[in-house]
Amino acid sequence: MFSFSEENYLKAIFHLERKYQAGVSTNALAEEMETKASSVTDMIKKLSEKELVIYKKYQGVKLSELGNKTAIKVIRKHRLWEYFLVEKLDFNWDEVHDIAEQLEHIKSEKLTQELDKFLGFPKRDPHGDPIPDAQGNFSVANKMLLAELDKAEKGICVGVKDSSSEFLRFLDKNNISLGKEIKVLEKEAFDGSMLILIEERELRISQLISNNLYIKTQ
Amino acid sequence: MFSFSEENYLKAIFHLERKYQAGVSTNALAEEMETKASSVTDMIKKLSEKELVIYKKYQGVKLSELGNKTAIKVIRKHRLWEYFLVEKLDFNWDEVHDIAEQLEHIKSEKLTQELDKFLGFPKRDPHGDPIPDAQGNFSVANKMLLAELDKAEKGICVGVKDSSSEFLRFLDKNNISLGKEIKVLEKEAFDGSMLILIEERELRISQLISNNLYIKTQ
DNA sequence: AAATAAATTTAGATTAGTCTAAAAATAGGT
DNA sequence: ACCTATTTTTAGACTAATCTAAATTTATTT
Repeated sequence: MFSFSEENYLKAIFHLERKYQAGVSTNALAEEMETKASSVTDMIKKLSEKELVIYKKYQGVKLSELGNKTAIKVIRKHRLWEYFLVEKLDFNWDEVHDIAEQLEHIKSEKLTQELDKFLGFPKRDPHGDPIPDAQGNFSVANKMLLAELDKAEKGICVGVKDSSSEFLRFLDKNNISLGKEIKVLEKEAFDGSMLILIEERELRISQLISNNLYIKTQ
Repeated sequence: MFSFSEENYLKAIFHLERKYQAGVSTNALAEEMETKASSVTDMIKKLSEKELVIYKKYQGVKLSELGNKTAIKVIRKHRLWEYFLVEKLDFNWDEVHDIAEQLEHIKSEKLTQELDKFLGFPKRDPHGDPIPDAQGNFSVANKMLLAELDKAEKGICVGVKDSSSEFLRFLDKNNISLGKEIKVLEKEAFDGSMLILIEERELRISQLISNNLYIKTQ
C-alpha cells in the first residue's frame, strides 16, 4: 500500500492542518518531520502524484479525501496500540509513543479490527486523544487549555497537548492525571503561572505546564 | 539496530542451517528469500562486514554468535506475536504468518518481555514451534515426521513443517489439530499414502501431508 | 517599485536494497 | 586432466528517500 515514510508525512500533514487550515507550508512540515525542506518537496510531489494531497507549487499542501482517510487510519492504529500497551502490557503513558510509531504501520485491516474489539472499542488513548472508529469517525471534544481558565474556574483534566516523556513524567511526579478536577485559585499576570487546587492539594504551575494541559469545563 | 531486510536474511539463514549444517549456499538463500543470487551476495557481504555471519567467497555462509542471537530474537518475537494473534485476537492459525512477519521487526526489548509475560510465557506457537525465552533458549523437541512412522505405530501430533495457509486449512477441514493422537493403520508403498486413525475416524492421507506433520511418539 | 530577505524548488549526489547480464570460480563427468 | 555445467560473484543500472548547494519564487521593507 503506502510506505512508512509516506504514512508519516500524511500523519504530520493531518496534525499540522489543525494549526494551518489554509495549507501546510514546506518548512512547517520539514520541522515536524525533522528533515530538510528539499526532502519535503520531493515527498510532496510523490504524494501529489498518488493523489493523497492537493499541492500547488509554493502554495503549501492539504490532504485530499484519500489522504485524510489514510492519515486517520494510521492515527487510529497508533492510538489503539498505545491503549493496548498501557492497559494490557502495563506500560506507563510516557513510554508508549515510540513503540506505537512502529506499530502504527503494520498492515492488516483485520488486525486493527480485532485489536479494537479485544480492547473493548476504547474511545480515547492514554493521553486523552480520541481514537477514530473503523469508519474514521472520532469525537472532537470541546476541550480548552488550562491556561485559558480564569481565577476561580474549574474543569476536569482530559488530555495533554505535549505528550513527551519529560512532560508526562512531570505530571506523574505531581500526581496530575486525566480525569482529575483542577480549580484555578490564583493567576499570576507577571509570569503566567497559576496556583491550582487538585485533590485537596495546592500546586503552583508555570505557564508552560498550563499551556499543555487540556481541560473540560463543567 | 538492524534493518528489516537484514533481519529477514538472518532468519532465513537460521532456518536453512538446520538443513545445511556445512554452510548455507547463495542459491538456497536466494530461493528462501525469493530473490536473486546476486542480491544475496550483496547482502551477505554487508552482514559479513557487520560480523553477523561468517562468509568466505564461494563457500556459503553461517551465522556468527551475534547473528545467531539476533536471528533467535526475531524468531522469538515472530512466535510470540503469532500466539498473541491466535490466543487473544481470535485469529485462526492459518492467518497469522504474514502479520507476524511484520510484527517481528518491532524494536523494543520491553515490549517483547511484557508481551511474553502477558501471554503467560508460552512455550510453543500455534504451529507447534518452540518459542525462545528471553535468554534465547528453546526446547528442541524429539519430534519426527508422520511419514516416518511404520504401520501400527502411533504418536501425538505436535507441529507442522509447512505452515502455509493452504496446508493448515486442509488440516482444519479434516479435523487434524495439534495434540491429537494419530495411529498408522496402513502404509501404501506405491504412492506413500497412509491410512490413519484419528479420533475414531479413519482417514487416507497422501505422502505430501504425512511429510509435513510432526509427531511425537511417547 | 526596487531591494532585500525568506521560503521553496531544482539539480545533482548518496545510501540501501534490488535487478540483469557478464565474468569468474567451482564441481562433475568422462 | 580437460571440458562442460552449475554456482557464485562482479559490474553497472534502477528506485526510494534522503542530503547539500544553487536557483527561483514569494514576501517584506524601505
